[in-house]
Amino acid sequence: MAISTPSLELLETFLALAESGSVSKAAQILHRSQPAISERLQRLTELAGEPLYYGMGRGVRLTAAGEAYLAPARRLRDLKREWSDMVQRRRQLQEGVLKIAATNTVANYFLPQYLVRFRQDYPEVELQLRGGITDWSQYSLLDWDLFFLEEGTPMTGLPPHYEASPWLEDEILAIFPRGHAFAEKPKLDLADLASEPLVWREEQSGIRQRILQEFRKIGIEPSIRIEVNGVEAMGTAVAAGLGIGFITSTALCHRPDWAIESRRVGDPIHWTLYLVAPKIPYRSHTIARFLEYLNPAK
Amino acid sequence: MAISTPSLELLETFLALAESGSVSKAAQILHRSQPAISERLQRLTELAGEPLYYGMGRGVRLTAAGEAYLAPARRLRDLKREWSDMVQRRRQLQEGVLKIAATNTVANYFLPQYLVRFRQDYPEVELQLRGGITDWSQYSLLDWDLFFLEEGTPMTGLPPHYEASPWLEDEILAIFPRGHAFAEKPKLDLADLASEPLVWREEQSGIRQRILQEFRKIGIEPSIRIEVNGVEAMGTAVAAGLGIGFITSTALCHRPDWAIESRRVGDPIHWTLYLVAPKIPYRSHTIARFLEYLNPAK
DNA sequence: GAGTAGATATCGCCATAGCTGATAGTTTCT
DNA sequence: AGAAACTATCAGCTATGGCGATATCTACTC
Repeated sequence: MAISTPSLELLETFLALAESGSVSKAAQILHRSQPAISERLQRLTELAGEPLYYGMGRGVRLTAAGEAYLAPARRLRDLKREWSDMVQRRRQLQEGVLKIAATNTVANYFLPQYLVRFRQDYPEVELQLRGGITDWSQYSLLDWDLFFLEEGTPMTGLPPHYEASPWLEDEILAIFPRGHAFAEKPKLDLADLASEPLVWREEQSGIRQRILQEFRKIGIEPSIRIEVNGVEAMGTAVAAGLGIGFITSTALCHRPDWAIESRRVGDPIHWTLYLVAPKIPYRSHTIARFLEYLNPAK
Repeated sequence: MAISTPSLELLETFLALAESGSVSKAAQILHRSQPAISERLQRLTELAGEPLYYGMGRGVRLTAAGEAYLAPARRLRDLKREWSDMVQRRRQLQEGVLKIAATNTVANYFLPQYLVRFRQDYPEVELQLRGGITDWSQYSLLDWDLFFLEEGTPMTGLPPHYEASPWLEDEILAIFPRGHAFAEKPKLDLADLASEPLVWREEQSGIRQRILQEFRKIGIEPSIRIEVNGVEAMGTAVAAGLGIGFITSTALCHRPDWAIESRRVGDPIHWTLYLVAPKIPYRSHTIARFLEYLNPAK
């Protein structure tokens, strides 16, 4: 004989009966009519196979069987409340996880200000920031809530429910050591730079790809002689006089200490950072809220 | 914003999805059509307020939110199973309580054989036998599953969902010391006894009331000079020669060691023991089964 | 004891939640 | 690019469960 379990509603009804001591009062508590509750309790009795209470003219009283079922019923109710609490906490962002993946450049120079403000408002949300990603193909993109693509990086293979949108537009500046002859000029041309020794970022760098693309526009294929890893290395290399480098203006603002100067290049060279996030219907509360912080305008 | 909790069915659906990895498979597991499950999951998502999974062409995958809800959902399922198990155990009498109240006479001489057999078959049921009840009015009858009334005891004030039915019919015998002149007679008349010294049981005794009733039938109101408490005292008092006593034949059979003899009295005098139990729709599994043991014929 | 107030069970009706089958719209694999 | 696998949506229907009215019962009171 199969035993079908009563619904939570049935158990709530039973508890209301047990705690109020009468079917009518239980009906009031649950905002139902008395016959409705009466019927529910009959259903419950049916499921238990034995009577759980008996009427006494004034109210009802639980049988031994009823008393026995009281404890598990209460535990089920408690667990149900636990669920509600969890929904509540997640809605109010008192609980949750936010997993972000980014390159070192983005993680170090673009994101921190947003993360700090978000964390102040929602300290309970667990922030997982993974920087230093160079090759997206090595990661399962589905493991991340948010990630960033630099212009010049291929955008193929995105999971279908994610979408990429331009997030920040920045300018790429040329940097050179203090005292370099370029300091005389208000702005530089790409053609000027082609004859100079150039310091390049690593191959996966969006900046590098973007600059190469500009060179190709004017028919130049520069040779890569000096290659450094990351923004830091770029700064020190250029300051040391290894050559001319390229850097986003945002990153540069963070390091006024470097002994370098910067100038605009070309038209100038704009560079866009793309934000990849789940499409709207797929966003958790956490993601949705954090995106508001990232795009206060929208 | 009110948070309504999903039903257990919804949670089972969610778990089936999580554990099978696809809506269709979950539908198979739950023996429902695929659209039904799809709709259930949408309802669940609605309740959570954020997506719990996303489709990927082949099956679905849980979001971080989905993973977070997995644990409480599992706990709820476990508790649900616990309930089912409890129903099962109670049905099979692997769990339960049976509370019986009786007079000493019934508890000591009539019930033990039934209790022993029941206990052998259902050792898990907790038997609570309360003997020595003399005055029912002092107890809340509702606290007992079963109790016994001796003929001659008033049956008023029974809770309405209980019913009394004749359980055992026994004969009341007169007892006297070995060597008494009554030993000559094959049977005795009440009138013979009226002139003898009589040993009486305590006032609440059903036997005493029954005998008095018989005396009154023939117009005799015997005086109560010797009163003893309980069957044991009756046996020893009569053996010692204090007078003629009355005892049920069943009780007598248990004490062949007493130095007494017995004879039928009157027509003879029958005495009925009534069993009081909840009416059929109010019987727990335990009560119902034990009654089968008490009335193997019926 | 009879009457009455208070409480529960039953009945008929009705709304609607939820299931089914068909179909359209995706994504993945070959 | 085509086929297979899967999910979402839609229209229609069934039947569960709620409501109001009423019957029935118990307990209290005069």
